[in-house]
Amino acid sequence: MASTLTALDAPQDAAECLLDAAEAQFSENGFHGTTTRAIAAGAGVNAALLHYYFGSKEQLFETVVERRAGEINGRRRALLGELLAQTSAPSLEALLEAFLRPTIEFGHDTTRDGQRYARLLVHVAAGTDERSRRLTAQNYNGIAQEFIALFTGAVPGLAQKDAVRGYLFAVSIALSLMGRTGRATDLSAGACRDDDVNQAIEEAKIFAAAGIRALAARQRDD
Amino acid sequence: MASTLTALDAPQDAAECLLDAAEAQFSENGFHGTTTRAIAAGAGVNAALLHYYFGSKEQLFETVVERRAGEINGRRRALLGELLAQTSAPSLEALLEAFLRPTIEFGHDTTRDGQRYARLLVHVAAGTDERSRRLTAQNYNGIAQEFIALFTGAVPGLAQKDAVRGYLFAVSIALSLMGRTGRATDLSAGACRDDDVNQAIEEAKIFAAAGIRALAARQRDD
DNA sequence: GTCTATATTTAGATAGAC
DNA sequence: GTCTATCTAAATATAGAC
Repeated sequence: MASTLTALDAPQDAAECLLDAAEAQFSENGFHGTTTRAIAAGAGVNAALLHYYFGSKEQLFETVVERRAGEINGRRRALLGELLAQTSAPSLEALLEAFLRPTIEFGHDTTRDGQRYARLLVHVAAGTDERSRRLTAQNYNGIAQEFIALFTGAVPGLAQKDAVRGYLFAVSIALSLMGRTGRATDLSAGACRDDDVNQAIEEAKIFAAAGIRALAARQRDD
Repeated sequence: MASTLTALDAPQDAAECLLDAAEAQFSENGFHGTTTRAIAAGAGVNAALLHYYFGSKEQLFETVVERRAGEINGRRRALLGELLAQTSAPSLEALLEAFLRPTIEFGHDTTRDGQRYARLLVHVAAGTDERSRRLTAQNYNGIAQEFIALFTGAVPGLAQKDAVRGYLFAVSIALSLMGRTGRATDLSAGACRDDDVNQAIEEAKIFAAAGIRALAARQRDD
């Protein structure tokens, strides 16, 4: 259960084991569906250590979310930096690539258990409860504003409100791919694979870029 | 708390009160975050009656989901019937209208508490746990196949797998609007309102139609 | 059909030894 | 830092009177 996402392959201490086990449990059953005892058992440590290190189940949950959000947004900003080093006026497709790839790729990362956090992120980003909304705002509103501003620069005539709408639609598309529930495969009798990450990213980019451009085109007509 | 969505304004019996209260509670906190006592209290009935009428919390949850799914899909099929009575070859936009309006409108229906079920549907349709996937398949795979087939008929060159992908992307967009978390308003400093249902439906239609057509266009290039 | 009372289990959290 | 033991509260569910 070593997590090579945050650390080297050094032996994990109890706190790190708890974080990884918590991520696995929370991603399957959500906050309320997960028990602190199950987390401790999954981590192979004593149940009392959870409170020793994190104080409460609530704080553990928030720590799990923040750990991976920092990583995903770090990758996004790294890709964005490379892009802006090449051109000062990146295309919408290139921006969507930098935005979508880290999350969708994360969800398809089997060797490093990225799938676990991907599903947790679906819980948080799609959730409508107070905690989900707060954590989404805290961890993702900053990166959202950065990309929304770049969208408006990349698409002539794209109004601020349409950039926001398009951004949120793009997020929801990414979330639907990250969950990997197998529904696409079911509905297409196997033709639409859930496990081809490059195919998924490509289709999300094509769909979202066309959608955002269409919102801008309508705006110009008003 | 009368529900005029399923019945007339007749006085509700205990079972119906429980269904309505359960819908409200489940939509806020999900399955595990909701207690049977809170449901009974919200319904104003004795806690033992929940088990008398529904057997278990699990069966109550499934009944709540099925009740509204039948209603939403009924509206979709009614709109679809009107559409197909007018033309044998409806446009993609007209199909998306028939598909999206019932759900998104439901989420914006304040007077009839549709918002409650809208959020519950977000839980179920966006959830990755076993129960969510099973209930989604049971209640929505039928209507999904109907619309996917119509999409392929409406867009020349749209492959089956791209129709499935486009359908699921459209669903995820609708879900993001149904939740009404206020994030669009936050990110746009008020410019992008969360409460204008016709605006939301229009933007979802424009975005999804352009996205699906773009998938078809790429398919032809392969 | 509706109630009270309660059985049974399990939850999150803590005290205190080591 | 880690353990055992346990507190306190709350959960789902049921038995049985009315």
